[in-house]
Parts: sequence; structure tokens; C-alpha cells
Amino acid sequence: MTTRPEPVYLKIKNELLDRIRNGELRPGDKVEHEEIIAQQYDCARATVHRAIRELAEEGYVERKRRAGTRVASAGTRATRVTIPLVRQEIEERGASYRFTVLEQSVRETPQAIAENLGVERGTKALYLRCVHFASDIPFQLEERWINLEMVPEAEHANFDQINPNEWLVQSSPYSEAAHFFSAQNANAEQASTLNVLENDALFVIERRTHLGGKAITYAQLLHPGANYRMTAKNFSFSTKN
Amino acid sequence: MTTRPEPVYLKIKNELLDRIRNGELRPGDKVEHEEIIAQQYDCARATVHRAIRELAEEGYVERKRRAGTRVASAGTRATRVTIPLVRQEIEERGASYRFTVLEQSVRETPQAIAENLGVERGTKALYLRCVHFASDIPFQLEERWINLEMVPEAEHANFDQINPNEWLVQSSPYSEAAHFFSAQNANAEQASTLNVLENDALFVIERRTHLGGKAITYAQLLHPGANYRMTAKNFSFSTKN
DNA sequence: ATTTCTAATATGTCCATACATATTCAATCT
DNA sequence: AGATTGAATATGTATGGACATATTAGAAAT
Repeated sequence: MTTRPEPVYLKIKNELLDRIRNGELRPGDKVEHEEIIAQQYDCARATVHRAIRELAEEGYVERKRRAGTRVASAGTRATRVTIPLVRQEIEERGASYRFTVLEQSVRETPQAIAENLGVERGTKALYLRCVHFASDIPFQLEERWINLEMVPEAEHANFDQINPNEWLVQSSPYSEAAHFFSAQNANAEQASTLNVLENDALFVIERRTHLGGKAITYAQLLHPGANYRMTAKNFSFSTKN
Repeated sequence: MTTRPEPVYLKIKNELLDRIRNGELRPGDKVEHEEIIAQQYDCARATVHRAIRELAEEGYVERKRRAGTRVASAGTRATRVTIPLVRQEIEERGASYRFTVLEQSVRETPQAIAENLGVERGTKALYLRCVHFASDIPFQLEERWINLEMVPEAEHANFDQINPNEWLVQSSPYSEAAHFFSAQNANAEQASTLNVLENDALFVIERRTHLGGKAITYAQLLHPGANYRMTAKNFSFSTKN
């Protein structure tokens, strides 16, 4: 198998990472200066810099000017989590997707929701409740509030063909989002909607979406715990293997 | 307030991100070529390259040679999750930390565990069960298996002063880890240990740790759902604000 | 019309150099 | 001793050039 030449910065990065992983370089240890590594690999300092900068971004080393680079103290691990669109997630499992809107009404926001939307309590907002099915089995219950001050068109939007999340993604694709993950017991209503038993554990994703400091929407996405498992992916891989 | 001059690559990155966020650049739209942007900002192409490369790593744009750069189709969002050491997590909440080892024994691995450890079913491994307390309230129940083929010292390690996770982190700080998140109902034993009711929802973190393709340990970290909420952090911020 | 080849092109990597800036360490002054 | 100052130094950003490589669009051949 002819292997394409690995970029030098990746080679340096991976070899450093290996040394960190196998314990040759331990937390607190100093990493050689960029210039010295550049000599060792016979490359430019910028190339070494990129390698070590990426390791720093991924949390493996810590850098300080003049002080140099040290292996970071281990323990806390940063991983990458991808929150997909429900439809994608379902179709990737080889199941067919459909959804139904159980409720769609303009309501006064209760305290907890108002806080999440950053509006005064009692401000009118669009409340939505949907179920998303994977091959006709309930997969996700979505309870959503949309800030009509930010997205007034939502009030008369039609969610027969397109689900609220995808509709919102169209209107402002890359708004800023904050996510929280937790576990809850299903209440009677949630249980019957998701076709599980009351008190069954649910995996909950909360999402708050902003644009320019103002909240667009707040959603709770509830999944039957028995089916649902979220996977975190690592940042970098030593290609050696 | 005298503000230090923003690096050019960040200025470019943030201004592009703003254009993507506010909808001026929509998914599928082409971003100007690096050389053109370099002219606009009167900087080198390498500077533009870094700005756009970071946007690509964070999932905002997609790049192809010759084809150019396009705003990525929105929807799936990548976020960063940090899994801290229990002790840190508890102390950061201003609570005092202590833990107790409920069980520590060498056992034959059952099927499910053997799969996670990548060993033959029935291989001996160290089984550990610990509770971690936040100001004397049970915070996390840890059920762990350690592969003694990889870490034989663990068999006679003393977990009175240092908890198993921190002990393992010392022995191989930056092994590779895979994480999974899910929700489970507490069984009777878990419930009494965590001082919650049977069937209460638990937030579960599973962690599988490898080194050079071989599993070191597999752990389930169970948290009472009522207390626990995991927060995902975004990658980049437009500094404009 | 379809396939095959070829040239154009935008991104990907890299270099050699330069200067900026945070931080340390040592020398100097109180 | 303690505070202040200043030089040394490792990283951070940037330049302007070069070549590599994937991919596309168009030309040529079937």
C-alpha cells in the first residue's frame, strides 16, 4: 500500500502525541523549543509551531511565552460532540422518518422559559410540541418555545412539511447555540407520547439558540433512555496505528 | 478602554463568521478566494488561509481544492464537551470531596465487559465500585473494570487516598478515550448507594480508555439526574458582541 | 452523446525571515 | 530584604514566495 507522504506538521504532532501517550513525556515535562524541533526535523519553525499549536488547542500541552511548552496536567478531557438533525440521525440508522405536531400555540411564557429566552415573563411566544418517529416508533419528543420578537414569521409558519428545527435552521443557519445534557424521569404525558412507561429515564438535550445576544428559541429534546446513546468523538488521532 | 490590536487572522475569521451568522452568506454560498480576501485585507494569503481553515475545522465552511470554499449546510452542530475529574467538578461547585470504595475484587469478566475491554470473556480483571460525595451527598457512582493485562500494578494498588480514576491518569495520563452519554433508570442497588429512589433517572457517562489499541479500563459513571447537567461549550466567538 | 485526456485553478503545505509580546531572570536601586 | 528596571528568550503573528495536489471545466477523441 503506497501511502501518501504525511505532512511534516502532522508527523511532528503525532510523534509528540505518541511520546505523551506512552508516558515518555509526562505532565509538567518541558517540550523542546520550536527551533530545536525544527532542527531535528529539518523544517521551518512555522511548521513545528503549527504542530504544537494544535496540540495546545486540543489540550495536550500548555504554552507560555518565554516559559516554553509543557505537557498539560491530565485528567479533564475535551471531546467533540455532534448534535445532528433528528431526521438525519434517524435516517442514518436506516429507519424512516416522520414527525407530527401535537401542539402549536402562542402562549405567555412561564418564568423558567422566559429566563431561557431572555424576555420578560409573560411575553407571548410560540409554543410547539412535536414527536419525531423512527420507523413509526417515537424517537424524540420536542418541546420548543420560539421568541416571536426575533422570529415573527414563525407565528404563521406551516410545520406540516418541515419540522420546526429545520425551519429555524433555514431562517438563521448559524446562530449561536448553547447545549445542555441531562437525564429526567418521564412524566405521564411524556411517557404516553413517547410510548414508554411513566418514570422511564429520558435523555434530554436542551438547546438555547441566540443571534447577536438575543434568544431565538429554547428547546428540550427528550429521548427514551433505552434507545439513546450519544457518542463523543476525539479530536486527533495518531495515524501510526 | 484601549484594546490591543486583534490579530488579522482573527479579524478575518470573525467578520466572515458574522456574515455567516447574520445570513449575508447562506449555506451553499461561495466564499471569496483566499487571494481576493488577502487583497481586501492587504495581508498575505497564509493569513487568510488560517482564518478560513479554522472556520472549516469548526464546521462553518467546507473547502475543496479547485472548487473553492462554501458555507456548510447547517443543522448538525459540533460542540465541545469537557469531562472533568469528579473531584475537580465537585470542588468547583464549592463542595467538599470525598469518596469511598465499596468493592474491589478480581473477577472474571462477563460478556458485555469483555467486549468493552477487548479481552476474552472470562479473563480476570479488576472490578471496582466507588461512590464520590459532594459535601457528603452522593454525587457519582463509579463502576469500573481495569484490564490487568495492561495495568497489572492495579491489582495491588491502594485506593484509600487516591481514587481509581486519578490513579489511572497518573499511570497513563493521555491514553485515548471514547465517551458515551445516556440515561438509565436506577436499579435498587444503585438507588440505595446514590440515595435516590429506585427508577430515578441517572445520567450516565461511559468511558473506554485505550493505549495503542488495547483497552485499559471501562467505566460507567452514574449521576442522579436531578442534580446533574452537562454543558457543551462552543468553539469560537465573534468578539464583536 | 459519452468518454478520455488536459490544462486551469483554489486550496494545502512549507520555507526563511521578521517583528511583536509575554514572561522570566538577573542586575540595580531603594 | 524588597521593589524596580531592563535584557534575554520562547512563543505568537505575519510576510511573500514556492511547489504540491485535488478537482473541475473544457477540449479532443471515440
